[in-house]
Amino acid sequence: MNIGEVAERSGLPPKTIRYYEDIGLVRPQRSDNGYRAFRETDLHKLVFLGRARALGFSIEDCRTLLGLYEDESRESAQVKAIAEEHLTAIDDKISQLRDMRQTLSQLIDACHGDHRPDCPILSDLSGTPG
Amino acid sequence: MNIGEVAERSGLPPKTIRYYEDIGLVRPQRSDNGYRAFRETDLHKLVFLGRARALGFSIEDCRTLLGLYEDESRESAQVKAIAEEHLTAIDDKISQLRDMRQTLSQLIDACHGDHRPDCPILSDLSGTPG
DNA sequence: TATAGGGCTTCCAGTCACTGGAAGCTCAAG
DNA sequence: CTTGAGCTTCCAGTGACTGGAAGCCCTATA
Repeated sequence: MNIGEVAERSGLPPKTIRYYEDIGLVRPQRSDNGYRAFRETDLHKLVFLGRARALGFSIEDCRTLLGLYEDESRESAQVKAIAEEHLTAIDDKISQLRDMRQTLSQLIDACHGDHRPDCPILSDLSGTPG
Repeated sequence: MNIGEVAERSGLPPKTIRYYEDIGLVRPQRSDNGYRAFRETDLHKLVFLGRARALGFSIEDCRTLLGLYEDESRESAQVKAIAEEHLTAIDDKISQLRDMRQTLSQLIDACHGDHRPDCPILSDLSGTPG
C-alpha cells in the first residue's frame, strides 16, 4: 500500500502518517522507487493510533499503548492505569472548562450588548468593581 | 515599576510579560539602564490579560478585547459577540471531552486490570470486535 | 515520444502561548 | 570590591501536526 491508500483506509492524513513515521510510531518498508510500502499491520497500527488520539491520549501515551498492544505478555493493569490517569486529566479539563463557562456566561448575561459602551464583561476583566 | 514587581502584582511570570511586549500587547517604557519601566496602566492591562486568558480567550481575542477596553466609543455588542463566540467554543470542547470521557470510562470499567494480558481497552483501540 | 497530471519524496517553516536556558549587563548590600 | 539578585537579549524547545516548495515517479493520452 502506498501512503494515499493507507491514509484513506486509516482516516489519517498522509502528513500525519509521515509524521508518525518520523517519530517512530510506524516503520513502513520502502519500495524500490522510494515510496513507503505499508503492510496490513502498519494499517492496523495507524487505525489504533487514530482511535487512541481521538480519545485524547497523548502521543507518548499512544507510543506506550502501542507497545503494550504488541506485547503479548502485557498486564491489563498497565493499560488500565494509563487510561485511568488520562480519565483524571480529562475530568480536570472538563471542570476547568466548566468554571470558565460559568463565569463567562454570567458576564454575557449581564451585558446588554447594544450600542452603548458600558460593558460588565470588560469591567470584570479590568477588575473594576461593579 | 520593574518587571519583577509588575509580575508579582499581575500574577503573570516575567517571561510571559516580555512575550506580551514582543507581540505588542503592552508597550512599557524603558529606563535609562534599559530596564522596562511599567506604569499603572500597563499593570492594569496585564491584569486584564491575565483574567481574559484565564477565561480561555485566545491571544488574538485578548488583543481585540484590550482594544475595545481602551476604546471609549466601543459598543458593548462587540464585546458580547466575542464572548458568545468563545462560549460556544468552550461548549464544543466540553462536549468533545464528555464524549471522550464516556467512551473511556466504559472501557476502563470493562477492563479487569490485573496481570492477565487480555484487555478491552486495547481491543477497542485496535478495532478488534468484542 | 512528448507531456500533463497526480502522487510521492524531502525539508523547512509556521502554528499557539509560552517556557527554559545561556551569556552578559545593572544594581544594592555587605 | 565582590556577591548575588534582577534585569537584558537571543535562541531553542514544547505538542501534534500542517502548509508549502522543489523535485522525482508513474500512468495516460495526444
